[in-house]
Amino acid sequence: MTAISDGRRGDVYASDCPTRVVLDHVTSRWATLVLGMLLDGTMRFSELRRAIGGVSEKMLAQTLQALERDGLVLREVRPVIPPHVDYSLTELGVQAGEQVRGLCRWIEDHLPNFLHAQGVYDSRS
Amino acid sequence: MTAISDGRRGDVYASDCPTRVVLDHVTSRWATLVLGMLLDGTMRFSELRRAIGGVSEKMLAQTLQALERDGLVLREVRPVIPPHVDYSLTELGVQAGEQVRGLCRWIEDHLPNFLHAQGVYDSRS
DNA sequence: AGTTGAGCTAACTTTTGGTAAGTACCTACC
DNA sequence: GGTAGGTACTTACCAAAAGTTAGCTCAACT
Repeated sequence: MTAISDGRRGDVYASDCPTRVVLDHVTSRWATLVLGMLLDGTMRFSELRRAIGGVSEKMLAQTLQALERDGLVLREVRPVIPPHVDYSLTELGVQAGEQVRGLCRWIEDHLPNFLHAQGVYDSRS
Repeated sequence: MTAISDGRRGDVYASDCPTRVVLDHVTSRWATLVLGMLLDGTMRFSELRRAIGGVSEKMLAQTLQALERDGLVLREVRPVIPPHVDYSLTELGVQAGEQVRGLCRWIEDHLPNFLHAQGVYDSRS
């Protein structure tokens, strides 16, 4: 089949398939961390900002917008002053979050392996 | 604990933890596709290039080098003419590949959901 | 009155990614 | 025998994306 989005299944190996866009969003640097973090419950914008080391406000806002558009994150504004915005995962987002958190945990668990491999590689070149 | 790489576990939520580098490599646009593809067996450079729609030679080479350095991909050169280079997954690479392929498959299976969510979002803005 | 905090957005800079070409060697074709 | 094509890259260049900085509004706190 071709990579047409006719309501059937996608193919990430086809360059023109819309799954590529979603894959890029979900696997983007900050999205993996956001999805993993929101798995533990609803959070506010600045809570997320503090929890995820190194994100700028711009990138966090951008990431959250992309995830919201893809239907993974729910954004709820409380029209109070000062502004209060809650972010949580949708049903779809929970599924995505579990996958990426699994990956993150696996990487964390195998850090020594990576460090060792990098050392060996670098000493050869 | 801090994000020091003293041989223990990492923390992807700390900006200075070396797991961040590995996470970035594994979740980079082309690495997810390379890892998923090599799960089916050893492949040559240009086989990969043809199998993964849209990769440039530069990016494929760069991606493979990063994955090799992290100990996920094994590169074997056969000193013949014309050049012949085989790429395969290490034991570590197989584990990573299974995780990212799971993610890819999940995205492919839920494409209609994403397309629908995007449509709803765009019609509101 | 000045600072802080919330949640952004716009302007600007740096980094990354993509395109195109070059390299070295051999094979097959016309 | 000159040309085209295949293999596995590397290098130079440019556009697109990511990242940094500053600014914004409104209110509370000092």
